[in-house]
Amino acid sequence: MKYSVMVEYALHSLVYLIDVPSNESIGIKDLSEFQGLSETYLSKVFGKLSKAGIVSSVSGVKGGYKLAKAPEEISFWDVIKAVEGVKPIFQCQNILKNNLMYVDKEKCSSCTSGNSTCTINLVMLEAEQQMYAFLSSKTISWLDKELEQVLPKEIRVGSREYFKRNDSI
Amino acid sequence: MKYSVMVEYALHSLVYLIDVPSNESIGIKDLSEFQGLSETYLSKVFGKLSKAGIVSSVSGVKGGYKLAKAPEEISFWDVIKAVEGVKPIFQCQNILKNNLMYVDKEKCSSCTSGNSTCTINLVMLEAEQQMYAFLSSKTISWLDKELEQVLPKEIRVGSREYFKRNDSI
DNA sequence: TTAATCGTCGATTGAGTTTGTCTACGATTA
DNA sequence: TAATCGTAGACAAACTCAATCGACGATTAA
Repeated sequence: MKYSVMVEYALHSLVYLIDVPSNESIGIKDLSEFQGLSETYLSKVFGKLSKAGIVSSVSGVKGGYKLAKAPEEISFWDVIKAVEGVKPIFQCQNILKNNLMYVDKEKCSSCTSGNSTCTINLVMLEAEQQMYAFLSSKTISWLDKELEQVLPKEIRVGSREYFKRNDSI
Repeated sequence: MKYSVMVEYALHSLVYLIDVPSNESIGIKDLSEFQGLSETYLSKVFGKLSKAGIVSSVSGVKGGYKLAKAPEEISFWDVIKAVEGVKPIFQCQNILKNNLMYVDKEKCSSCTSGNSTCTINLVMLEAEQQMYAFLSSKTISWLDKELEQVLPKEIRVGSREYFKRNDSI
């Protein structure tokens, strides 16, 4: 029961994309180098973010990624969904398939009564949604503002400086 | 991001332990046979439940398990905690350890500002707790009452009958 | 007292997933 | 035309999960 590191990579990387103007982008190489991550692996993460419409890519030399939506429209949950997929947290495997008493029903007794699904399963799903609701309420732009307050100014300025491309050379 | 089947096995099995009088118990063999589960694996699950003080064991012939607490005092979350351990859902691996700008700090810039921990991490932890809060509010006795309403009577009666040991022979 | 039953523990194995690398490819720019 | 960049897929190593096996100690029935 753990989120993959992809989620971490994605969330951290997106922070650096927030201020990027729509006519610019940041390359995977810079992003991975700055954070000390595997370049090829991070590129896979961004492939998923791109497919999900969270970032858009610019190919070719000086290409890279930028946000495809306003930061207010990207929630933590969106990112997780994009990167991890949408498999439910708990899935009753119908363990009682072989239940001695109810073989013929091919379903576990506590998992199906009429049309309703497993009570245990329902509880888990509801719990899951409590988490999702919260994660959907936190957006990237919220994160940006939060970091602005919490982090020393020079750190944020510094990272912005790092990703600024010297188009003039 | 998924709970292990152990959680499912545990939750389902505990249902059958609810009505067991304190001077009786149900053996792993019966429990696994009835549900069509691996006996040895289920015994591991109960080992964990036992260590966590959720069930207590009776060893020797005609031994088995019974609830160690009142069903009102056993929540879904207690069971999950017992079976899965208490590892956090998301753990910032300090990916920016090698961060170009802040190598000397040995911590990721967005992960530590003063004494506070990573903002991203905090969000994930809070999300996690939303789920836990819900799961802590659902107890085994609640599940019992719920199943009483939702399941056909003969199913519950039948399973109780199955686990009733004929001490008289 | 002996044999069968039952919980406990640890080692091991196999499957599946996660993390990560490598390579080839197409688009873009200088 | 060559270097840079995203894209895609094959592949490999590491790790986790599910499950099995065997040895052990406790208990009960014969």
